[in-house]
Amino acid sequence: MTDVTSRPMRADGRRNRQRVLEAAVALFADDGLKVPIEEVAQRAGVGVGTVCRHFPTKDALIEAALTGMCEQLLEQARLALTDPDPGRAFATFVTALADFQGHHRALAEEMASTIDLPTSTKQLKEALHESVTELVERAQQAGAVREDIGPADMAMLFAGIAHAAGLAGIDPVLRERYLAIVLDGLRPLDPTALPGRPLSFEELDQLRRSSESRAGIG
Amino acid sequence: MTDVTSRPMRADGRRNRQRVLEAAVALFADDGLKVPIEEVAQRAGVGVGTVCRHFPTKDALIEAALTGMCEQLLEQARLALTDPDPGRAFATFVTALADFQGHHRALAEEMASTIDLPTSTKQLKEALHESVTELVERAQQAGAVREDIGPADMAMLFAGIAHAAGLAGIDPVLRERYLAIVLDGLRPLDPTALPGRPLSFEELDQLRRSSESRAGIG
DNA sequence: GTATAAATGGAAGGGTGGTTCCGAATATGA
DNA sequence: TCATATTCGGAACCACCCTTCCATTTATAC
Repeated sequence: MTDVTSRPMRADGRRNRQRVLEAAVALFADDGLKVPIEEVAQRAGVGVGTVCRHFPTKDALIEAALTGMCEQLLEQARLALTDPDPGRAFATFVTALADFQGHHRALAEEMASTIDLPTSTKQLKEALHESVTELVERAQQAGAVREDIGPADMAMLFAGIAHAAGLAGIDPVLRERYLAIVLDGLRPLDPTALPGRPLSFEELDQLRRSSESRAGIG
Repeated sequence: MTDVTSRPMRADGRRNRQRVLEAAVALFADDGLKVPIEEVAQRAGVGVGTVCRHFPTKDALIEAALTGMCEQLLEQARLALTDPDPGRAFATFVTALADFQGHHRALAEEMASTIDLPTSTKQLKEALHESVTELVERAQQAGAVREDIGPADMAMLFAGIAHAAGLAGIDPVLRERYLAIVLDGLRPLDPTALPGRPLSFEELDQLRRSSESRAGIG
């Protein structure tokens, strides 16, 4: 419950808060979440004290920065949902996600890790989760995505994509190929084209021995 | 060139070095590379001084721990190469890799990041790289893996797999499904089953507008 | 058993980076 | 313009952790 009686923030305070947030977003995007507060302050043209006044802890700053990104992401998910072709909607969103993450290392890191920021981002994430689930389920019903995956898989896949996007950095070619592989892998199963079943190393060893003895040694 | 004239390490020294290394491997596997040296020392039942005597820097300790893992991995790659079925060999190794990484967070972290440890692991990595390349190329020649990927893609894919394996942690079900998706995505392209082309958001917006106006508003 | 060199443990040193604090500067409302 | 509360800056503080150092202990050779 915010104190409604308190007067609005002073103009310079508001302005500086915004500058700090923008600096944080930019630096987090480029260098990840481990940039020192000092650097954020410097980029924003303020002192560390000012940063810590507006965001009392570093986590608070990170959360604020990520919230903005999640909002954009949610928007994109909802936009994608307006596509009448569910398969295409799904592919569009996943592509956008990868692209987005390629340019926002911080987001990639956060999605890719298991840290969950507490409190305020929570409902945002829930909304995002909901939209994504809908994208997936629609695509599955339309026969565009394999049936055997669920939300948990999507989370992991997205984390993987996030991570790969972060690794591929600016190189869109690699990122697109990774995406293509994952998207292809997500297509409905084609029972006529089964890949070789992986062997256990015991089986393989056995196989190797027999082929060696067949070849002879002398 | 090691100084051959120097007498062999004292027995207790050798023993402690080994204990430290084992402690490090175990802790890195469970908690990642950021565990404090202090903890490693404690687990090994020695003082920090002893750890730092055997591994003068933390990087040295990390490197020593990872080297062992890479050796195992290389062994698995070479073993897989003995499989006469190239597609299956590939799948076997990738599966083993994911499995391995699921139990070795440190390895996952290292492969998943861009840190490259200097010096001694280098040739090991080269050997590993060579074997993997061979696995991939053979599988491609056998028509079991799509043609449009190269070593750089494999590195990224493996990093993604590593990462996902780390996330999925102990849960083998999720890990296996992720793996299945990636492996399916790596199969040769089936031109008859193209997924919907992702749309740009401009295109999508246009589409949405037209469908809205078609539906009417009042 | 003794001498000697190696190994040990943990306290001290040093660097990094987040958080707190307060005198100085500044916006706001009268 | 003036009074006042808010905000600013950055030095000081603190916590964490890697590394170094040395007095003490212990293995090994004779």
